[in-house]
This record gives sequence, structure tokens and C-alpha cells, in this order.
Amino acid sequence: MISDRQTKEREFRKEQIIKAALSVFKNNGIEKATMDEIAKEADFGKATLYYYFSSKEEIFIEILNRGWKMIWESIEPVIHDRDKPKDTFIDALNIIGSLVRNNQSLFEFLFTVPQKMPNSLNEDAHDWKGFQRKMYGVFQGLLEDGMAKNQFPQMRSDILMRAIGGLFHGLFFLGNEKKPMSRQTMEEFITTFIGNYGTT
Amino acid sequence: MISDRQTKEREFRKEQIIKAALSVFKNNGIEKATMDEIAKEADFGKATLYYYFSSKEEIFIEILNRGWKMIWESIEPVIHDRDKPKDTFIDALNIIGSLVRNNQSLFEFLFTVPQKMPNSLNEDAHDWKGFQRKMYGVFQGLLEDGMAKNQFPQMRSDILMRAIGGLFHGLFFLGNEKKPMSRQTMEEFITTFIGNYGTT
DNA sequence: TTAATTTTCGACTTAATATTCGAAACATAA
DNA sequence: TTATGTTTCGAATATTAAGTCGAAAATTAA
Repeated sequence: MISDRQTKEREFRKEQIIKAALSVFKNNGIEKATMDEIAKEADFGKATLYYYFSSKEEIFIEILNRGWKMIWESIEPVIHDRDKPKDTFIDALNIIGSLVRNNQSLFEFLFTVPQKMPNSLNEDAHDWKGFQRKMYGVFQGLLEDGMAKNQFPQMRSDILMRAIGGLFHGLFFLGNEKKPMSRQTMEEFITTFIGNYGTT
Repeated sequence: MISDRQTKEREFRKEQIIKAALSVFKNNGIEKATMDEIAKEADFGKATLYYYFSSKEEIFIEILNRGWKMIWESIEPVIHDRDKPKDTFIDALNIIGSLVRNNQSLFEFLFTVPQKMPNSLNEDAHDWKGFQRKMYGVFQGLLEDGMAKNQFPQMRSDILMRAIGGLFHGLFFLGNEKKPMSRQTMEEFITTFIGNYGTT
């Protein structure tokens, strides 16, 4: 008895709630992202939020799932070229860099909130963890291929991953100024730090 | 009317409480680091904790103050050699690396907890902020000197700082394995990433 | 020994915030 | 139009953890 339109409206309202949650997070930080605030921002009563989501956590998980799915689907098309691991690696990083640049607060959420919330957000079972794992796997594979071809410094690939992950994170999320990093600056960094070994 | 020994014993008990707090943090994560847990670990009643510290926050601040003081006092002796900025920079990083290696959980606390706690922990007035600021200032100065001498890539020093900060952080604190990084591995990284420009 | 001082603590209070409840408002279809 | 299903919400409840209280235990000094 639930019409198509009703379903769509439901989806739409869930969407609004998610947007409100992100907006509260962006403006007031994660600690102020209470259900009361989110409800106010979404212009719903608090109880209504629970009509659409079973818990606050479920809202957060939904954000993470959608976000990581988007990341994965953005890089997926470029990662199959295994001939030039270094170029592929940098391409993929650049894609993620663009995403971050265009939606800083979403990605701040995706990349920092799970760290701050050591509850069940981080359980392996969630979809977003799967995408994250796949992505890391791809990057690590590219690093290993690249090392085999002398396009990267010879190091334990897992440690190199951590270093690059930290570097990326530092570039975008450390420091006071939240002005997004330009593509050019980022490329400069990537090539400077990991791209100046071996050949094309 | 408070004897010397009494004062010492008080200090000692404060010490025990701080150690318990770190231990709880290490074993259960920051979210489980409640006063009840810390009290249990320290084998004191909860109220006794408040006899020695006026709040939970004060315990954390004490940890941060002592920790950052230690960091500062460890690098202070080596940073005055301004002739070889790159070497000095790497020396200082290595010193911090050794400290981290020898006390992983303390430094995880120092470097990650303030991020997770957007309360007054981060107020500029605290001693530890002063040490942190001084340290960053020194590192940035070294980077700038080093760039002037072509020992580092030419980039905006503040962004380079962020990148290196992120990289360092990634090396020590990202990933699953908490096995500390060996000095050799770390030196390898530092020189590979930031040390292979220009000359001595 | 005993009075004063210091230290300890379990039980209570408070505060913040997530979650539930039950009734009302609204929409839909017969 | 009315009966049934859907959506909304403010008020009440539950939970968690910080912080307080007043009395008791331990220590010290006379």
C-alpha cells in the first residue's frame, strides 16, 4: 500500500536528514551533532528522525556508506590500467583529491569521524568498511607493482601506504586554514614526495 | 603543617593516577577512559581522584603538559645548530621518533587525544600548547632555512609542514599493527621523503 | 591517649543526550 | 465520508558519566 511516490518521498526525507546532519557537523563539530540539533536543522521533530533512522549511529553509518561508495566508484574506472602503476596511483589520488576539494566537510566526516568514534561505527561488517578495504587493497597493489618496476622507492608497501596516507591526510585536514588545496599544489606534492623515482 | 614526605607522597599518588589514566586509555580507548575506570585501575575510590585533581580534564591536561615539556626538552638541545638545517631537522624528527618508540601509548595520547576532544583541552593558555607552538616554530624555521639552502623542495613551508606532520603521524599511528617502527626504518623514510634534495 | 589534620570512599546528585511513547495530524482509498 | 494506514511531534524515560557530599578511616602531633 506504499505508492512509488511515497517511497520516493521517504528517500527524499532521509536525504534531508542526512544533509542536516552533515551541516550540523560542519558548523558545530561532531560533539555538537546531537539529535536535537540535527532535528532543528532538518526542521523535523526529533522523534521523526527515529521514524526514518533507528538510531543516530545509523545516520552516521549511512553517511559513511554513501560516501565510501562514491569514493570507490570514482576511482574504480581508472585502477584497471596496470601497466603504469605510478601514473595510476597518482591519478587515483588526484581523483580523491578532487572529491575532497569539492566537498570538504563530507570528507572530513568520512576520514576523521570514525577515528573519533570508537564505537560500533568501525565494525568490519559495515559496507563502507568494505569499500575502504578494497580501496586500500588497490593502492597497496599499485605500490607493489610500482616498486617491482622501480617507480617507487623500495620499501615495505604497508609502511609506505601508511606514510602516503598520513601525508594525504596532513595536506587536506591538518592545520588551521580550511581553504581547500588546489589541484596544482596537490599534484606538486604527490610528485615531489612519491613521484620522483625511476621513470615513466 | 604538611611535611616534605607528605608532599612527596601526594606527588606520587598523582603520578599513580596519571599512569592509571594512560593505562586505561591504552587498553580501552579514550571513550572508555572514564573516571570510574581510572579509579578502578588506580585502585582508589572515584572521589579520591577528585581530591588530587579538580576534574577529569585536569588529569588530561597534566598528561599533555608533562608530555610536551618532555618533547620540547628533548629536542631543544639539538635545534640551535643552524648551519645544516636539513640535518638538524632530521635529527629532531629522529629524537621524537625515539621517544614515540619508547612510549607509544603516551604519544598516541599526546598526538591524538586533543583532536578527539574539542573542549577546553585545546585552549591556547595551557602550557603544552606553548611547547607545541615553540616546536612547530622551530621546525618551520628549519624548513625555511633549508629551502633557502636548497636542501628541501621549494614549497610553501606551512604546507610542507603539514605534509611532513601527516607523514610522521601516518608512520607511527596509522594502520593496525602497533609494533613500534624501528629507528632504521624511520630514518630510511625520512631521508627518502624529505632528505634526497640538494646536498649536505 | 586524644585532638586535629589529612586522606579515602560509596552513595547521591546533576547534566547531557539518546531513545521511546502515545496521541494527534495528515493522506489515501473504498 | 469514513476507516485505515502513514507521518509527525512534544513530553516522558533511560542511560551514562562527571562531579559532590558527608562521614569514616588513617595519620600525625601534642
